[in-house]
Parts: sequence; structure tokens; C-alpha cells
Amino acid sequence: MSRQTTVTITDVAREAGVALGSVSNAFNHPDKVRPETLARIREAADRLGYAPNQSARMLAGGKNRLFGLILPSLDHGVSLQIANGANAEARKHGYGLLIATAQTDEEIAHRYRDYFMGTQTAGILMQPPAVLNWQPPAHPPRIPLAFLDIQCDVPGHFVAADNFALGELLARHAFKSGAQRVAIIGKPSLNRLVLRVKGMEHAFTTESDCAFEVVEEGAWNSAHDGLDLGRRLAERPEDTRPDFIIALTDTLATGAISGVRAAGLRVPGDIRVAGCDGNPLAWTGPVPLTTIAPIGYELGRRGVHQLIAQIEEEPEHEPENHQELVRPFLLARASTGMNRSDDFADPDIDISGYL
Amino acid sequence: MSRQTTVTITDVAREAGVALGSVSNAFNHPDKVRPETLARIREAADRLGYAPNQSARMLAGGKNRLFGLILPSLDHGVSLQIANGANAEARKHGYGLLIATAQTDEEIAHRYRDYFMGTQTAGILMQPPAVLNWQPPAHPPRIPLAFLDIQCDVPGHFVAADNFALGELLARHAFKSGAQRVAIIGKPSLNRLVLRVKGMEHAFTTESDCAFEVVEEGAWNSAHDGLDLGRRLAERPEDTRPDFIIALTDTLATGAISGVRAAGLRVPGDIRVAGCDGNPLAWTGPVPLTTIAPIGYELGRRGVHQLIAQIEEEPEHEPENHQELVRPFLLARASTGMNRSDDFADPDIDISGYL
DNA sequence: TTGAAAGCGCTAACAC
DNA sequence: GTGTTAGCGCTTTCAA
Repeated sequence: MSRQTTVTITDVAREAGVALGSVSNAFNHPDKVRPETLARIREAADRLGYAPNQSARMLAGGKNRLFGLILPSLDHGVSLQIANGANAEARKHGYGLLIATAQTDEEIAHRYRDYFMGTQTAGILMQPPAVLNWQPPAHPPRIPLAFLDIQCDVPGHFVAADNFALGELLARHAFKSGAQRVAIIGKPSLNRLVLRVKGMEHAFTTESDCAFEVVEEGAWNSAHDGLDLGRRLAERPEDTRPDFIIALTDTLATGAISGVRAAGLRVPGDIRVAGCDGNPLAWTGPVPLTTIAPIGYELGRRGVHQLIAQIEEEPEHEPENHQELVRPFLLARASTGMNRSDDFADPDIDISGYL
Repeated sequence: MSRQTTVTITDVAREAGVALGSVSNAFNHPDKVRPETLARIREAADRLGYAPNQSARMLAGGKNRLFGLILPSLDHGVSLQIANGANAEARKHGYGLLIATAQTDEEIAHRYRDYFMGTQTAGILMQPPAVLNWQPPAHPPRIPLAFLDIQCDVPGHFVAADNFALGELLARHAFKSGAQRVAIIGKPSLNRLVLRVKGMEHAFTTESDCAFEVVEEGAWNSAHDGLDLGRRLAERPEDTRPDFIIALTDTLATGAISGVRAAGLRVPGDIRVAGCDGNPLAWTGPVPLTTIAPIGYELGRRGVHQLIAQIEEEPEHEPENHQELVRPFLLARASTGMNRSDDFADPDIDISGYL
């Protein structure tokens, strides 16, 4: 038996000896079917291996308790955290989550977006690719939509870390831990990096008399460039050498630590080093890195909230800007001397807890 | 304008002043439409913000160049690798990939499976949850289906690391590096762990006269239990103390290294330690860990191959068992003394390359 | 409670 | 090439 390609609702109805409509009710409004009939229908469905054709369901007007999440990749720390946060929160509210990765290819991202829209997904979450001055599509979306990990002031829904506050936080950590000369390294080639730098500059100039410089060099996400920068800074004569390095990303920071040590200096003994983006993937170096607590999970959670809010609220007459900012927290560890660097695997850097 | 809920193909046809069928052709068989008409249609579609209703498309008989991937979670090293491998391979063959995580909940996994089947997904890939004696569902699938990270001999398609060979590989590494007394630690509570142990036992007994014992204690994936075991083994009197520890998982191994060091012994100086499952998430300890090269990416790739093969081949009359085994490779690093443990962030443990 | 019938938006086959 | 039409499988009225 069952060498047939497709089992339809009609087959189940025939098998159970009831009308088609009753089978539909059995699945969608079980309370409207007499229990005994319901049992017979379920049993018939099982025997036949019936799985409803979702396309037909949706077409006929069903709602889909499913969100779509479009990520540029799945190997970057934040994306993974977003996926897990969004998944947990969606589940909590009775929704499922489908994740797609677009490999930073706009064309592919569009295709997934159209697919999700075209299958009556309840909402779409999207982390835009890491490009400077990214802008959301002009067309107002036809279904709930929110963008993650991006600060933006055009109409739409956006969730991101408060990168300005994040910059301030790290700057304060630097001068409170006694830094005299701070070097901020990394090219601010993304809006969020620019905001971090602004936050740092603001805190340094208004709250301290600590000297600082911005070394705008190297790719924003290259451990190799970090190593190079770290070494060069460490090799400066002692009177111009920074005693604290803030790297705009953790990857850069990890590289910088290696660079400083390659130049024969100690971290945090001679130079303290901090990262900026709570990226557990970069936490594999010999010194546990001070950085921001990973925030992606929270971004994912809040994104789902935004979606649910859009579903429940009246649609807006005038599209407005909804920017939600998540407050960052510092993770003070050995690389800035705020925590012992012991011999054991530091439980703080069991990264699996952060993914 | 466009305050309308849905834009249909009819709207586009009217807007472009052509018949409905031409719009359909414009999207699905552009070559069947006069270029000038095509341009007019595309422009109208754009202006209206038209996105085809995928449900209707599928219902009407379209094929979906999309695979579904169901994972127990996204925080375990292998799952992430699978996702990336499957994604890359799918893309290469012109398919998309939708990823869902079931949180080890069979019920939810079923729901995603039914969803994928019900949306005419071209095929489904599934990594079963980590339970002993897992078995695939009895119903022969109606669409291409393959299971990843599992060795199984019932009818169906399965892809996994060759865990027996993996065990042999590690055992050989141990006795070739001069081990006299080996302790294998971890409870073999999953089929794949059992196979690893069998492989080790086989290699030890047939190829060496090295003494070995299996310490079946602790959860299979707990760094804490690893620490405990490592410490206890290190605290044994020198004549019964192992000089080589093979942990059944990397998480256990990382813990064990800390345990050995906590007991005042050195790794690899006094005791060498190796892991077993190429899980980059566990590579955060102070000593780079010898283990198997991460294999998940390859599992994902091969899984997609299996799916494509099923799509292209004739359906089988008699369902057969197709078990594909991926050959494991050793990643020899400092924890077994096969590689220098230098001061810098070891490029080998830049885990992002393995995810 | 149940059964019959009207579409949902689209594709493909057909006639023009 | 272009336009017309018959379903795809299901949900949801509406009568019975």
C-alpha cells in the first residue's frame, strides 16, 4: 500500500468514512467534531501517513505560526546568538522559526524574503549584511518585519545594541582601571563601529583627562591585522606606548593580544587589551578577553517581540521609526587585569553558554 | 496607493495591460514572452510591490528548490558545522536551505518535518537528537530524506563519521606517541560513543601491548565531570597513573586537562590528553587540544548529495539501507605533545574556520 | 454535528 | 506569442 505519491484530505475522509469537511475540522477545530469521529479520523490519517499540504492550507486562508529569520551567515558570533535568542522567544510564544543564511548576497536575501512573504509567514527578522550605510528596502512591508543588529532612523522596526553607550562603557573601564594613554584600534567601517568610537571619544573627553588616539587601520574583523597593530603599538618607545588598547572588535583584540606578546610585552601587565563586541568565536586566545557581554541572544528575543507587537497592534497609518536599543554590559576579565587569569579553563570562557 | 493587503498576479496583469497567463510566464518562462512585454510586466510588478504567493505556486504544481534541515540545536559544534556545510552545498547546486531547530523535542521535530513535507520542499535533512538507540520513523518518506550524524542499518539514508575508525585513529595516536597506560574516559551513552570505544579497544588489543582501561563515568558532554575525572586520574600513585587520557568528547577532554593541571601535573608533560569529536566550542582551554578534525561540515555536504541523488534517481522498489561513512582525520596539537604550544593565539584554534 | 460548494492565487495546457 | 480555463488541496461558510 501507500505506493501513491500523495495522500490528500479526501483519501482520509474516504478511509474514515466521513465527509471531507469533518477531516478538516478534526485537524483545525477538534472541538467541533464528535470525539469518536475524531478518533476514527486520526487513526485513518495515521494509517495513510497523511500530512496536510501546507501550501493548500495557507492558500485557503490559514495562518502560519512561523517566523522567518534571514542572516548573512551562521559563523559569526552575533548571528548565532540571534538565531538562538529568536528561536527561544518564538517557541515561548508558540511560534516556530525558520532560519536562512544569505551569505551577504542581497539577491539571495531577497529571495528568502519573498519566499517567507509568499508563504504567509507570520513575520520576518533580518540581520542586514555588514556594509556601511545599509538602508532598508523602500517598500513598506506587507507582513511584520524587523531588522536586527542595526541602528537606523528611517521608518521601520530596528533592534540593536546601543553602540554609543557601549563605547562609553569601555572608555570608562579604561580610565577607571588607571589607563593613561589609550589606543583605539580598527577601521570604523560600519555604522556601529563609528558609534562606538563616538561613545569612547565622548566619555574620554568629558569624563577624563586620559589621552587617547584612534588608529584607523586594518580590516574590522581580522585577527591578523590585530596582531600587526598590537605588535607595532607595543614596539613604540615607552613614553608614547599606549598602556591600554581598545579594539573595535573581539577578533581584532585577540590578534592584538598576540601582537603585544610577540613584541615581548605582557597582557595585562604592560598593556591592557579590551574587545568590543562580545564575540565568543574570538575568545580562543591565551588570555581571557575583557569585552562586552554577548548581546545577540537578546537581539533575537527583542526582534521576536517586535514582530509579535506588530501582529497584535493596529497597523500604523503613518510608518514610523521604531528603534530599540539594548543596553550593553561589560565582561571584565583577565586581559584588562580585572580578573585572575588562572591555569584552568576559565568557566567564563566556556563559550557554549553564549551561543 | 498600495494600502491593499495583497497584490495578486491579476493586479499585475491589469496594471501591465496583459493577460494573467503572460504574467505567470514572465516569471517562470521569460523566454516565452516578448521582451518588450516582459519589461512592461516586470515594471508593473515592481511598481505594485508584487511578490508571488508561494503557496499558490506550489499548489499549482511548482517545484521548490529548497531543502529543509532539522537540527536538535544550534549551539552544539556539529550542528553548526552541518548547517554551514549543507548550506554551501545546497547553494552550489542552486538550492536554498531552511534551518529549523527542535530543541531535542521530538514533537517539534515532527512538526517541522510535516511542514517541510507539506510545502513541497525538495528534501529534508535531519540530525536526530542525541539519544541512545535512536531509530528513524517507520513510514517510508514521501520526499527525499537523509539523516546526519548517525550510524544506522535499517532502510534509509544515513551519513556519519566512521566512529569505529575514529576510535582506532586515536588509539594509534596514543600508542605511537609512546603511551604505556591509557585511560579512556566518559560514559558511552550514545551509539557513536560506543563505536569509538570499540574502535579503540580493537586497535589497542590487535596492534599494541599498551595497557588501557575504560572509565565509564560522568556525563558524556560535561566539562565539569571531565575536570573531576582528570584530577582523580592525575592523583593516582605514579605506577597506576595513566600517561595518556582519551576523552570520548572534546568537552570532557578540556575539563580533563584542567583537572590534571589542578592536580599539579603538566599536559602534555606528565599526561597527554586527547579529545574525540572535533568540537570547536570546547577549544577554549589553555592547551590546544588534540582531537579529530571537525567533521560536521562534511556531513552537511554529503547529506545534500544524498538528497540530490534521491531526487535524480529512480525511486527504489525495495527500500534499502544507505549508510555513508566519512573518514575522520586527526588534528594533532599540543595536548598530546605533537605540536608546540606557543604563546600566541594558535591559528589552529581560530575556531571560526571550523564552524 | 455533518456534508456540499465556493474560492484562495497560481501554473500549465490549450486554443487563439 | 497571447489569452482562457481547469484544477492543485484545503478552509470556511452555509444548509441540512
